[in-house]
Amino acid sequence: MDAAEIRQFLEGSGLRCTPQRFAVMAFLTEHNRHATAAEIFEAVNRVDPRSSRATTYNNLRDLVQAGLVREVAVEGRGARFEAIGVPHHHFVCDHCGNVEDLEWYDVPKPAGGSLGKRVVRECELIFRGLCSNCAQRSASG
Amino acid sequence: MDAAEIRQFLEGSGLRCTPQRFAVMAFLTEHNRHATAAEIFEAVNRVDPRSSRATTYNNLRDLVQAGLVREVAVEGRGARFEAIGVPHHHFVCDHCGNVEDLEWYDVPKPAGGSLGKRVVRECELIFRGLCSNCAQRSASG
DNA sequence: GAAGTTTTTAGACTATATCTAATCTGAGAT
DNA sequence: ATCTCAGATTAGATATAGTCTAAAAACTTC
Ligand SMILES: [Mn+2]
Ligand SMILES: [Mn+2]
Ligand SMILES: [Zn+2]
Ligand SMILES: [Zn+2]
Repeated sequence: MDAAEIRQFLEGSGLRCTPQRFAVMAFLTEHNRHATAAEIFEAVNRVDPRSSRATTYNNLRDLVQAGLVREVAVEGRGARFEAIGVPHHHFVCDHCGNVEDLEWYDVPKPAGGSLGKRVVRECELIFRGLCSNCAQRSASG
Repeated sequence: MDAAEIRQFLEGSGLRCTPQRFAVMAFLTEHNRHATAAEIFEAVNRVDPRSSRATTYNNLRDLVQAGLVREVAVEGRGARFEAIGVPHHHFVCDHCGNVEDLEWYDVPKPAGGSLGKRVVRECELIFRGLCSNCAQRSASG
């Protein structure tokens, strides 16, 4: 995604394309690695213009509300964010904590009736275990 | 699960059955509601013996390591815990944040090859949307 | 370019979790 | 029964994550 597209995305969602907001969105589209707010704050502050911590949090909140960014549900201390792109599932490594993308495939919904009156908007599938690196290391260790 | 069973579970996992640790485990087995550490701390301190905050966190960590308790992956501030019982999936309400259990059913694994060298230990399926209460309220509102 | 709105900012504040070092407890050894 | 000592608990300090405030800056509209 290039700069013009990011600008269009933001303005199409009713958000001004400020340099700070653009920087957050650009970082998330360039680096698909489920970054924490702290990592994003640090990354956007390595380039001008700088962004305060509050603004980084504010912009992440705005981008999530606008549906351009998703907060990934993982246990642990800091929330993690990713730009919404193609649908996919997640793999979380027990050992190193890395969150990796898995190719999307359809997941069966719960059997009729067991949902009751609930209204489903989306589903998220998370696998846990050892990532490639950690699996190899523990096999050879 | 009664007191004797909890004691057996703890000792079978190499954990002493201290009053504080027992109280955490008993609360989680009695109340299946994905409690935060703060809620657990408060609950075990409504009955004797009392437990410090550090001990509540220590015991939750020990119980998770021993495989008797699971930290549920949800976005938001505080980690949530549940006693490991029968397998199930989760439903998280967009509006009120409640985490509810859904009946278990098998989820297809990723297609061969797309996992690479990763080793899968478990999978978790999370649905999001409106819970029964919030769905009714928003329909009639 | 004046007026009004949104955004940014530094730093205070709140919430959540971990660490530290002293003390206590209890199960096995004697 | 008493000793012993690893394991457990404690209060409080510290660390980390996130939110709030009030003032200034940036932008939009007139
Ligand atoms: Mn992802
Ligand atoms: Mn559950
Ligand atoms: Zn790993
Ligand atoms: Zn609800």
